[in-house]
Amino acid sequence: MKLTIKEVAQEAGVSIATVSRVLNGKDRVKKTTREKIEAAIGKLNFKPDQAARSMINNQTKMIGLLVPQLSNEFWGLLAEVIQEQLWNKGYSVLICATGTNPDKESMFLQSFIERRVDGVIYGASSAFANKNNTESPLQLLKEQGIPVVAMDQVTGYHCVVGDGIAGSLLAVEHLLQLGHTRIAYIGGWSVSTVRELGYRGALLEHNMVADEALIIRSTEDVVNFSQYGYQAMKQLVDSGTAFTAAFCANDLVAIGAMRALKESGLKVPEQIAVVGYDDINIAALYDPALTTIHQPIEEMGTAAVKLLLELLQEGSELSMPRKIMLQSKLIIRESSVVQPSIIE
Amino acid sequence: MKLTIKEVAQEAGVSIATVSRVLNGKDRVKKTTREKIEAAIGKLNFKPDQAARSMINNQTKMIGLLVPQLSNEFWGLLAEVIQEQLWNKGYSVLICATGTNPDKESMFLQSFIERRVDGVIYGASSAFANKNNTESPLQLLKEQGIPVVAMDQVTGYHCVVGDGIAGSLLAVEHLLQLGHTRIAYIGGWSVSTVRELGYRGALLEHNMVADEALIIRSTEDVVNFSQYGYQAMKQLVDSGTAFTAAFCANDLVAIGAMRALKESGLKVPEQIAVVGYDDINIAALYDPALTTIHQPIEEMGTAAVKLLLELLQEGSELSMPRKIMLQSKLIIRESSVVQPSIIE
DNA sequence: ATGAAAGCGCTAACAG
DNA sequence: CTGTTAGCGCTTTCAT
Repeated sequence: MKLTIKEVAQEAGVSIATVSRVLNGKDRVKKTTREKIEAAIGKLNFKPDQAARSMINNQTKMIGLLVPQLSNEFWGLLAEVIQEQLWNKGYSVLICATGTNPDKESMFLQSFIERRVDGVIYGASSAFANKNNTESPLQLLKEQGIPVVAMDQVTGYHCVVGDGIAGSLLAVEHLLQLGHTRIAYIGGWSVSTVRELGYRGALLEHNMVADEALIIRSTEDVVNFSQYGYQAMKQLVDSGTAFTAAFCANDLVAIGAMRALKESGLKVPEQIAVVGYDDINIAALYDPALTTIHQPIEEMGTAAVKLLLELLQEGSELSMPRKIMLQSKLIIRESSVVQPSIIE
Repeated sequence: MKLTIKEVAQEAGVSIATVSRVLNGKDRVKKTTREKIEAAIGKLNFKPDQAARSMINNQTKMIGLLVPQLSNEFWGLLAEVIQEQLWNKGYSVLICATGTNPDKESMFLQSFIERRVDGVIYGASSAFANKNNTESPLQLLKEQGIPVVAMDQVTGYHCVVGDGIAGSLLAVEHLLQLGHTRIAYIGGWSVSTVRELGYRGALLEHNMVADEALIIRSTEDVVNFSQYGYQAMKQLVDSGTAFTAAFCANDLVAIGAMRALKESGLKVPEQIAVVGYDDINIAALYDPALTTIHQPIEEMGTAAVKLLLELLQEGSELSMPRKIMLQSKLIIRESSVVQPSIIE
């Protein structure tokens, strides 16, 4: 037997409109009536159907969240933060993991439209979004007037990003200070381009030019970062090119790279200094603990939610795409600096 | 301007009923009419409103997924698998992370009810669910006739679980085979009880009785596992109790513990062998690579989805709670076995 | 094969 | 203050 506002009305001996009123608390209702109704609601354990509501309000109070993966700590944490924040504002979150598959991404976005989500937070691979901008599925959302906040630079859309250039600058500057001159870079997929630029920039500032032999990049989207880091480092070591430090586009890549270094008998940081990016949990836990650039993931999630909520407020007036850039900071740990041995 | 079936009907010069027919593809429609309508749909880029549909079909094609965290690789991967599988069956997934907070858990479940989800996969801390069974928010779902599949043993509910006893048995048996007799256990929150039982069982089978001084357990729910493992191991080492091996309730705990061991100048595996549980990605990447019990996370997700889908098929006939138990296997890596040195 | 019309559960005027 | 009623966008009889 399905429970509707009707049964509640009957139970309380009033009309459905009055029940609706106490449900929404907007109109005033006589105290005794209200109590009667509240009692009935409690007794029957009634919960109003959101779907019916949204047909009228023209808002579903649902937000779509697209991420490449959930099994990746970075995205997992970001999703967690975003979900929590949105929840606090009365929104439910539809979460989809694309695995950086453009087709899936497209389908998920379609379903967001069918579900009439009020807004979308787009954390997917911007590679796709940027490449064929006109055909980008994000375009669809725009047409429907659904606000979008991207978690990476996407031309023409609001976004929240970490300052990748500045962050990478910090990382490479740190290695430079340490006296390294032969610094490798491992990265290469779309999202990391900006980090590579930071790397190159830091070298330039020191009047050095990047040795292309020290730069390993993947043209394809990478899913298994640690594996990629492992292979890239193997390749680098095998190539025989001399280097004393490596800056990796993210922590997982760095960990894979360190694994490869170990197998090659190279000691971190004594022989090769390694710096990662993101500062995921495992970075501090790894042995050696990883020097990395801390991305303020919580703040990024918070900022994205805040921005989206503002967009929702403003209605569909299409404002100039806003870009919120958050600063990152260098966290120096064991993988880059030779410590005076504590034990021994 | 909102796009509805009405606009499509107008564009195609037919009634809304006919449009609905081609949308659902159930009733037959004359070929030429269908094509006309499909053209109109394509031209206007129309997507039917799911909310309106669900009011009639009495199913939302949405599933609620509750997990303690998303930033934890285990749950992140599980959520990823579940989301993907459900998606393939035409379901959208509402994901919520509870942070093992019972109040939040309760609220999320409430909202699942309001959203009229067709089913729920419950991956939260069963501590709460089991404790006050009568007041368990899961009870609410049951009343509403919403099928639930739990990702851990919850009395009275269908569930999919890894065989924690057998898995732990494997782990401790492995250490025993290696000749260890003083084996510590670090775990203790609700979900890990079963693992502790496996630990005790393995000892019993060898006519050994667990030394309670070697068992570290947290009575509270643990959120930051690696930190917990770190502190627990510190405590154990500081206590001065002799031991040569440690079995940890999960990989993150094991990693925290190894970190503590290192700081105490104890070498893994030479002085202390360590075994974890779950086989999350980082286990193979860590240095030393962690010996652990592999949980078939993908299979668990798949099984949960399959079970839920069956429940959905069967309708609300309340069947005997089914329990699907998946086997785990031992993965031997560097943290338990002293390797003949490769390098040097 | 197609159209008209009756709802699904709820909210929001509009009356009283 | 509260009841009546007209939809929201869609599916589904029931006619035609």
